[in-house]
Amino acid sequence: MVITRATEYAIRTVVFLAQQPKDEIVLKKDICRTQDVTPAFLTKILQPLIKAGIVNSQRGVGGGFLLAKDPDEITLLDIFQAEEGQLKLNYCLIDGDACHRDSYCSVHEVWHEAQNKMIQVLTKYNIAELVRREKENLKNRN
Amino acid sequence: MVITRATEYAIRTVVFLAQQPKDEIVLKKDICRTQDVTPAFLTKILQPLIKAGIVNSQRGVGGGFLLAKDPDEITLLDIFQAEEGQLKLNYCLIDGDACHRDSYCSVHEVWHEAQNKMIQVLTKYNIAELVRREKENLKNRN
DNA sequence: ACAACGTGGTTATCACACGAGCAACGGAAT
DNA sequence: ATTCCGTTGCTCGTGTGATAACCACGTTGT
Repeated sequence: MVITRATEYAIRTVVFLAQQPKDEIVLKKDICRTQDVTPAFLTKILQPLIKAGIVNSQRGVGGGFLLAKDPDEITLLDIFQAEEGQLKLNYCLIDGDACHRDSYCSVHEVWHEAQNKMIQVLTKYNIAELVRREKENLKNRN
Repeated sequence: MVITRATEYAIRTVVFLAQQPKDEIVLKKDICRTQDVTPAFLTKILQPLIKAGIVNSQRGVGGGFLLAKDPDEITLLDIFQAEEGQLKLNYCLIDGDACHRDSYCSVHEVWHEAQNKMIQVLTKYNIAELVRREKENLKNRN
């Protein structure tokens, strides 16, 4: 019952990319240096983000990574699902593969509610908002 | 990001115990038969519930298990925490062991909010309520 | 053209921890 | 002695976190 490191790093990465000037291409090693991830692991983490259309990549000299969408169109849920797939709190919540206790089990409904609440929170915040808040937080520290 | 089978079975077990006449002692094998769990695994699952003061056990002839509290004093969160320990969505949410990005990281706040929402849902429902609902659901099926 | 170089992409592999489950033995109550 | 539960240790499979080798592509200099 805990998110993976991959998801954590993926979020950091996207936030970092959003903090760069728009359309600026960022080197992998720059992401690694600033976000405390190893290049090999980051490579693995970035692929799902690219496949999900959140990040674009560019090969060759001068290549690197950049956001594929506006930061205010990327939610935390998008990143989470890119890395971990559909969010589900219990196996009985997978669509189609309903357990046979489904029709009467009252706990099922509770998992559903808890899961929806989580999804709601993760959808509420987009990356633009998070960047704005982080800036605010850093200002208030000094 | 999914609850363990142990937690699932533990909840089933407590709900089942709550459905029995008050203070009735239930045999392990009867729990197994009705809840689709093997005795060996159930043994493992019951221990945390006993240590958490949710279930009582009685050895010897005529022994078995029964609830240690009123069903309306047992929440889903109690059972969850008995089996899985403190609920946490990310490592950075463990008290005391704060990550160094804590003071400015805006994602941290989001995890906190999501986690609180989940805890809120799991606290809202006690076992008595779930038993009542299940009865209702079964009635409506026919 | 084309070769060299600098990037990311793909795939295989590894150690380790954890989840899920099993079984044997020990201990208490009757 | 019997019938229960309690404790412990084990297996086995899967997923996480991480590394590395090699491949494919773009750019740039000649």
